[in-house]
Amino acid sequence: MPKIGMEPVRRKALVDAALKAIGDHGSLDVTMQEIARSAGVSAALAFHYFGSKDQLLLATMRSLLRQLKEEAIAAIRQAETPRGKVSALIAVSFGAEQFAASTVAAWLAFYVEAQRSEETRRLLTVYARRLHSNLVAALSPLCGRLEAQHVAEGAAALIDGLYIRRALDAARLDVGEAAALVEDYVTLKLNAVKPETGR
Amino acid sequence: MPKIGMEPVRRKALVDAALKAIGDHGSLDVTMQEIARSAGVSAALAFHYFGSKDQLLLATMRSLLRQLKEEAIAAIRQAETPRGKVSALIAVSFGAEQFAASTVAAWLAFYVEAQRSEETRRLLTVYARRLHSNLVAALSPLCGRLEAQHVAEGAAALIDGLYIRRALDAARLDVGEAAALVEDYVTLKLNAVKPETGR
DNA sequence: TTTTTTATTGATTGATGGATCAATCAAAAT
DNA sequence: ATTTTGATTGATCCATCAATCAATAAAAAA
Repeated sequence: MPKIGMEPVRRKALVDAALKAIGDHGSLDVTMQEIARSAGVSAALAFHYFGSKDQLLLATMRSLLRQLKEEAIAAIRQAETPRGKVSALIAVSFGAEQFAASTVAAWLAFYVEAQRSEETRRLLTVYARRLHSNLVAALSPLCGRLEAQHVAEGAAALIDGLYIRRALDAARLDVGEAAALVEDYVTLKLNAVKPETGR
Repeated sequence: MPKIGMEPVRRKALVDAALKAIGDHGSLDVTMQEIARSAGVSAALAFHYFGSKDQLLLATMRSLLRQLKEEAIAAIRQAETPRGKVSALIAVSFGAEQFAASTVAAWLAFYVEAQRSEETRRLLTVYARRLHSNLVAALSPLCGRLEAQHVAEGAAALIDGLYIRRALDAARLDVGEAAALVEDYVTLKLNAVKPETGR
């Protein structure tokens, strides 16, 4: 059985399995046993490749962030107008995968972990900053840099808040509804400054 | 030592100690040992009065919710105008105690627990519904019931989102700034419907 | 062919922590 | 004075789980 070049394959399988387990449980209270089993290998192999549970969890988080980053880049590229870029960023946050109940639950669990783990906190901060600067970049041409900072702040908070509500009761919060709420906020703020630039 | 009528005293001490421990750790990963020690009793006594760790944690949550409820009631009573009531509700959410880093961390931890514990989820849902209905009640005279529902939805999400940002980096998010952001949202929404009713 | 390297796991360890229990002590009731 | 009840804890049990390790097997290199 032992074929060569298994490392990247196993790493990916383990990271994916970890994400699934975390999503299912809705917390980081998952055993290496469960993760490894789900990836089709022994727990010992997970330790062999990642060294510790913490490292596997961090790798899982990085994977989630990388995916989000790539989606954001693609979304921005496709949009033509600044206003379109803003909508694209919002759409990514509420995309099918990102807004899936299990993904949202995983995010929440990582936020709690951030209270304890320096590196987790750092990664989450990076994500927050990226979303913010992406929003500001798209908003600035519409209302000036200063106002863009404020609108971005509000939009980001709104997105995070809707994630929480999603985590609490996935059934009651519609995806489209959530996205519309943020869109409405942005439109409203833009109209307040430059009435002709809005929707 | 064994004086009679200790039960309520111990219960309160344990609940307070649990809240403190959870806030300090930023998660529910606290031992009964630590909680009991902080309350000045043995771990065995904590089990004697609460039966299990889960029950102690639920009692802790109920305590937090009761406090929030009372603050909200008092705030609404003191305010004269509907608009004032809305502001009062927002102010409560960002009150010194509620918005303290450790309290926010505890809330976050409970949200994660809600993925696993039915009763925790129920309690959080009750809280969410109460905030919502309080907001709607205050907003309805200003913009009609239907619009009030929407504004309340947005305001609640905004509050939750600002809590998360607070949890991630308590230093960078000012309390006044957070409250102002929500106020601004409400004012903006009200102006959009009935321009003469706003700030 | 022999040696080395990579892949892999079962078995084991060590620590942690929730939960139980028997025993103690003092106040209150009889 | 004796019994009962509430308060309290140290010691202990038991399950879980992260982490380690020695052993095995096959591919690749020498």
